[in-house]
Amino acid sequence: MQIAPPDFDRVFAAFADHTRRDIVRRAISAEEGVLELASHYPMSFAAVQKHVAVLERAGLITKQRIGRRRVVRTNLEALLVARRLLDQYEELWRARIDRMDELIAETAGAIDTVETKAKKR
Amino acid sequence: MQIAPPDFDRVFAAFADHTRRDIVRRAISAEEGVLELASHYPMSFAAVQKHVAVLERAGLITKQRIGRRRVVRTNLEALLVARRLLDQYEELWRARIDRMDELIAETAGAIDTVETKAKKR
DNA sequence: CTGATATACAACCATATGGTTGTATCAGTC
DNA sequence: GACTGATACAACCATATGGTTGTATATCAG
Repeated sequence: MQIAPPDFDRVFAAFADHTRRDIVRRAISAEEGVLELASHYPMSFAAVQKHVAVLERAGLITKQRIGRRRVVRTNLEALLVARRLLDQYEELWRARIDRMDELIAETAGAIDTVETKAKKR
Repeated sequence: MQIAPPDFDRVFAAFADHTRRDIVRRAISAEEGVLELASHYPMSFAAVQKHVAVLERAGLITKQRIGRRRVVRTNLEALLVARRLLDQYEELWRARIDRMDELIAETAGAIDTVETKAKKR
């Protein structure tokens, strides 16, 4: 059994906004509540709060109650999940290059075996 | 001089859709035109074409004219640009952990030096 | 030139997104 | 209990997004 497939749509969508990326960055090291976070951006508190909510839904941050504040911290796991997907693409890329290299090696060994091309469309 | 800052908004937004991620994946290895790509998805050709356009604007894919087709291939560089950003977050994370470790080490060495806490809010 | 193939693009529609203001809740302080 | 600080949430608006259909352009085959 799986623990729910990572919701890439939400994660990447969350990253697709400058303000939200900055919140993620700050929330890695800082110990700020939503109001403190909001003070860094040229928009209303409510707007920032909505961004935080988006990040939370994407699993990229969590909030921890401390006194009357809710301290925002980023969730490394979610970051890694996104990174891993990009890594996979990169692997696919390398694999393709490798295959091409092989092909070239073969072809160099026996140039006439080529029955490639000619597949009319 | 820089070659234009990578547009993270566009790149991550482009990734925030299942169909587009799949197109990126296919376009790594396949040599498909837009119509061929479209055949894999349960939507109109025009819809797929729009997805391809989004990916193209984000720099994630390029199109190369071959005969009457436009073969879609993904652009490794753009993938790496996105991955690098996530890497940076990870580094920030590690740096923070390191700082915390240092702090703990110091504290363990001279427990009384602690004048931490107490910063009332 | 004609016709079929592959692509592009505009117009349109429904829903999502990013911002606003205003009101409600909830935890501490007096 | 009453007041203030920190957060949440609803309603609203403008614009963006993801889909549709329809029309236009460009390339290759006859």
